[in-house]
Amino acid sequence: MRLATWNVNSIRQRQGHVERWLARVQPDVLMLQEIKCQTPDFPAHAFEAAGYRCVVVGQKAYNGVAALSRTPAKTIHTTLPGLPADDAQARYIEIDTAGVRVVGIYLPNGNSGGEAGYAYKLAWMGALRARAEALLEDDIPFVILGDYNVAPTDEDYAKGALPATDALVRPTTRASYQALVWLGLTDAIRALHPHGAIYTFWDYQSAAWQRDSGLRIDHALCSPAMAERLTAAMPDKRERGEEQPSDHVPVVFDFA
DNA sequence: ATGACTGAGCATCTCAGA
Repeated sequence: MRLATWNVNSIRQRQGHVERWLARVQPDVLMLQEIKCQTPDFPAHAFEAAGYRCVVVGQKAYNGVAALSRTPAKTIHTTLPGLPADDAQARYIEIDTAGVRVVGIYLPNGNSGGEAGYAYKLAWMGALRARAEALLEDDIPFVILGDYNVAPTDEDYAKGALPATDALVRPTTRASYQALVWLGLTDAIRALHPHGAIYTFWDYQSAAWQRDSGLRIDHALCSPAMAERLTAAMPDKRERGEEQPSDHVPVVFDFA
């Protein structure tokens, strides 16, 4: 089983990239983030023609997530349980396919909107942890993958790529991420590649790609049963060198 | 010393991204 995640930074700008990538890499499930369109504007027909079912959680201009699946999928949630009922940000999708719960997330960045914006990030992380706890209690095999907007350790971003005060690396952010991992989840990349610079994002500015000034912020956290099945995990850096790329690359995870 | 990115949207600037 091959799962993947990709923050595409507008699906309308990246539809062709995604179509070509699906044909080349053939994932069973691809979780998309930052589709930046309303649900009816998502080019579902193009992906369906390639053999993928689409579950889309869109909103105007910002955010937006989608799940593309080759196997039949049941939609479990389109909002993160535990958030206020009036929360309107499209950042969460949970499907069940081939006996696995696959959760796609676009975790808030936390750098905009002042302290309230950062508080929203922390509240979101708290709700995600509660959701993971519930899935563990029900003994459901799952993988939570997506754009976490967290660089977990200093090894996970290039020197100078971010200030130490950035919401992606603040100690409180990292503590919350660790609290999630310490429920008993496995960071797929670090399980198979414990050390070294492995990035999933390079800023458009300051020639970050050319200088390899990147961040590792797109992750897959696996439940114990899925961690046992994990055989491969790697970002697909090739996509960052394409014409008009997203600032994130796809990250691919294989399970026996 | 200078200039230095991308996308969406009631748009020629602002907000957000990270």
